[in-house]
Amino acid sequence: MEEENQLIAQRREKLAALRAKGIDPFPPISFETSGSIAEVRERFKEGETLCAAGRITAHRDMGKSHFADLRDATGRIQIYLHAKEIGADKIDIFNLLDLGDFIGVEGECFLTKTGEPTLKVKTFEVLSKSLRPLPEKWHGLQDVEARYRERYLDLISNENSREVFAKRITILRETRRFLEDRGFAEVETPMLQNVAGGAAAEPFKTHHKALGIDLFMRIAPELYLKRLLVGGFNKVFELNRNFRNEGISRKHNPEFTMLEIYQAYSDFEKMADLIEGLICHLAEKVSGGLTIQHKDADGNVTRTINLQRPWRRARYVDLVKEAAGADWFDLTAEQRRAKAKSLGLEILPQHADYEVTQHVFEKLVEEKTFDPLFVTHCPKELVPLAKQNKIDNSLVDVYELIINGVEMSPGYTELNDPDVQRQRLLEQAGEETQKIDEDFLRALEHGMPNAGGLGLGIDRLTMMLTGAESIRDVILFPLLKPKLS
RNA sequence: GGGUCGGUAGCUCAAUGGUAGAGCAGCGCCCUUUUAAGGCGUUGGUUGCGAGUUCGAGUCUCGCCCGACCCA
Repeated sequence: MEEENQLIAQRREKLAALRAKGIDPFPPISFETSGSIAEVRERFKEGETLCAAGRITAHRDMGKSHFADLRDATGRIQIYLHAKEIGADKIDIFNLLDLGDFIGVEGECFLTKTGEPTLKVKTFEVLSKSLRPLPEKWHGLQDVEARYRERYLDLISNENSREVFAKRITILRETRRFLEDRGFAEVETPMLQNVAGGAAAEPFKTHHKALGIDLFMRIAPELYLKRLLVGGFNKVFELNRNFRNEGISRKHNPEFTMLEIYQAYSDFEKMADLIEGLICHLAEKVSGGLTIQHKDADGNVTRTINLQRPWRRARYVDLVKEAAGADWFDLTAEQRRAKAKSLGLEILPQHADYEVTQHVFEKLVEEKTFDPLFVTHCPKELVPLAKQNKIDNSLVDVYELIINGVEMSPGYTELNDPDVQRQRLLEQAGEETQKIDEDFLRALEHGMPNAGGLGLGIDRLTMMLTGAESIRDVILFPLLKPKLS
């Protein structure tokens, strides 16, 4: 056991004192409440008796009168204790409690002279003792590292953090509701895969002992969802975790939540309609409207995102021309390099010509676009797994949805020609032919219906809807290096 | 991987190279409607870890750990 400080020692002394009085600090009982604390507040009516349970988060001792705050994730309610109501013995027990302890109370609703709804406690039960002190009541937990490592303390003491995660819960629930209402079936496909396909990313490697084989954590569910299209499921989605063994940043966590949707007989434009409808639905549910305001710590609006439909749709080449000049594609490759540098971009010798253009796109279009923008008809080099455009073979039929300065959702007219697919995967794999999912190609050879597909990064969407600046602020337990004393 | 910034009491934060402090929390006493309750008193420190410079290091130097932001 670690060395105890004074505060913990004092709490342990109270723990022992409770036991000496015959009180079990961790009793094996259930406590019947009148609902969550928010619900108790809703049902509050002077003279009524209600039961509530929660953590004691404040104590104002007036001598013979005690006021305390009882809190759960839904809210706070004041309780009032007096020996006249509950007896001196119960007051003695109450005096052995600390901020952070859980109790259940039964009390009569009354308003104090300042109008505060309060439960006048008739009886209470100790439900659980807390042995460590809570963060400070007024400033909460400010230390960024502590907020991630000890998220429970962040949730207890920071209202804003609770709100962000409540919104994330709403996003997940409403995404499922929206898609189920439209006839999509939620499916679960393997997270442990023999070949980590469906995206270009470094996978996590693991090992199955009994089978004696290496496996990979999935980087995308795509190739399995397409197998389901082959198998006759026409409208499916999966909403779950992907894992990528890459760097950590403000926009990247090694495990992140992705929605993928596939719809037979659809195409990228219909998928764009679908994602537009979904995100607007989520904004209504989470933010109460289609105008999203991001605010700083002082409450000043730092960014406003307008999700009013219809969302702009523009071709990749047109957006690049807007940013870099109408003659951009008439220049020679060398002239493009020079122009990109004159626009303040860092261009390295190893960048291919299409990468120079992509750099212009990322820095001058994507990072400056906050209202929704569907970028369509991208060059095929950028999106090797989508279907080529039937009029212009150098383009693919895809959209890339930009909101809040980041890629939020890609949508494809899915490639279903098994020979073309094989060729593309071979090109992508290069020497590493073990990266080709032969079982997937075999499935395609049985015939996959033409289809539209899309992905949606739930973490980035949550950032957009909550105004979070870092992906770590929308993931309950983001990955951090271990820190052991 | 590089750069910048940060790590001091349980929490939030101070501290020209010169005795490590405050507020909250805690502990004791007072107070029968308080609400960041109030009043009086008081405990609490491996200043992230380890070296070095110095009469003297939270502060300066070097290395390491963890985190934030920017860049690759």
